[in-house]
Amino acid sequence: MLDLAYLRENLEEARQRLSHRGFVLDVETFRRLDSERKNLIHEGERLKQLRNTSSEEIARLIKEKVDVTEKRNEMKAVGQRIKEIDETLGTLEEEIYRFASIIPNLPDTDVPIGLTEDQNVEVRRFGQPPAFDFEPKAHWDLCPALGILDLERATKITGSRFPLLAGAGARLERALINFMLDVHTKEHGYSEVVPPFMANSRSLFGTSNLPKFEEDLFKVKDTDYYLIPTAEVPVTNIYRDDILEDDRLPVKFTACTPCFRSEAGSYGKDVRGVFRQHQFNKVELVKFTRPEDSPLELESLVKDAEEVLKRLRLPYRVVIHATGDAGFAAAKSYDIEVWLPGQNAYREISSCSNFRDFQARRANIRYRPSGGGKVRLVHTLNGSGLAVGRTWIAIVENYQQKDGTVVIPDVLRPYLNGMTVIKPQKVI
RNA sequence: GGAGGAAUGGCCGAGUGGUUGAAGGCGGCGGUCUUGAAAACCGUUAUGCUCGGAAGGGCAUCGGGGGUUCGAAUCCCUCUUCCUCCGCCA
Repeated sequence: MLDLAYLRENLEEARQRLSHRGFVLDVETFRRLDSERKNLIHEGERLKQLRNTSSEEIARLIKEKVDVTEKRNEMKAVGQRIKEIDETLGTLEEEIYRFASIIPNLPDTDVPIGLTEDQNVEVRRFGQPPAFDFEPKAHWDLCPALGILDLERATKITGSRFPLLAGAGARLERALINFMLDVHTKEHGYSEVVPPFMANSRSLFGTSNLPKFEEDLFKVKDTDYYLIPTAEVPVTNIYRDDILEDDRLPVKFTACTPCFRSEAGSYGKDVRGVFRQHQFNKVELVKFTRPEDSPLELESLVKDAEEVLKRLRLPYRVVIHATGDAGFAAAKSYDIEVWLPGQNAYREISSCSNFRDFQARRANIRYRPSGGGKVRLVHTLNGSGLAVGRTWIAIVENYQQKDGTVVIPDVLRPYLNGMTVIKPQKVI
């Protein structure tokens, strides 16, 4: 959420910057709500001051044994009026909060301006797409023959877009998780957590998945619980309503969790294989930083995620989101796109964002600057490091052989008991 | 699931209707002392909103919400969380 004080004083600038991402800020409504609010506050505070001074006076008069009946009745009416004003004000502030909570974050000034993903800008590339002396297959053709993926049975168990990995496929998934977590915890300084896989609406509001994106979530019936769409939600909310000590910053967490997304509105997109699923595993990186540190922390976060792909020797590129393609809460974000031979394209495998104080304000996450300054909002950042299911696809497709087997990348072999190649197998 | 108890500032902890935004302690910050440090001593130290150019005012906040009252940290109702005991399950 944006700072309402900033909005009040820089309404035109905010309107302008938000227009770069295709958001039309209703300046008139905001001005009207804001001035109504001010009027009510002034009137209410005037009456409360009257009530406070009169109460003191009544206490004094009682001591002096003076009759206060009239004064009391007078104040009773004032009290009634205060109650009415407070109720109206409460309703109005809710309205303002609702209004503000669906305004997206301001894009950073160094983000390329553009409304569509065509205007995203590639910033760097690693590796070359592998040259095959045969026609490489997509994973949905390759994997059933290997017996490591069974989508028909997954659909039977649940429905479409759920994964069922088997044998070496299942072990590859687990190896990837352990490999990624080891890199981030042992080498990149992240602490590992295992958070709840369901979160309440307050938490989802904090990361701004609610109220605007409820249709993307699975909700547990008759509860206030949602299946998490990413570990970002529970991990960011670890510090909701907390005040962190300065010397603890930056705090860096990593967590592997299943992610559940309803993918409403994506029908007809990526329908084959396991690229877009209702459930997938993801290793997430989350940082809480001082405001002045967040731009550089975003750069290092992206590098931390890239390192996983480098070690797996998977070709990728890094793309910066244009203003209009960045997520609702992001001020700036990079995607990492891995090369998928089966699609002959670079596809998203990680998204890394700086939210600045946008989530921190919603979730009320603050820190106390050393040297005794005022409590300030932290900046939050996060990124995938990486989406495990998509990494799984990338390995299978990039490391496939002419005979349909898949070579295991060197760095993963210790995690697979020395396995070097995935051969056809039947475990289901 | 049943029965009790508790929730106060960054932390600990007083406080049962009228200068209590809140004693005291710890911690933090500034200072005195010291070659330096520690100790000791002195001072200072919440957040949000609002008025103001500023100085400085005002309002709200003692887990959340509601109620009683001229007036609530304090009384009542309710919700949440935590603790103890019993039961159940792993």
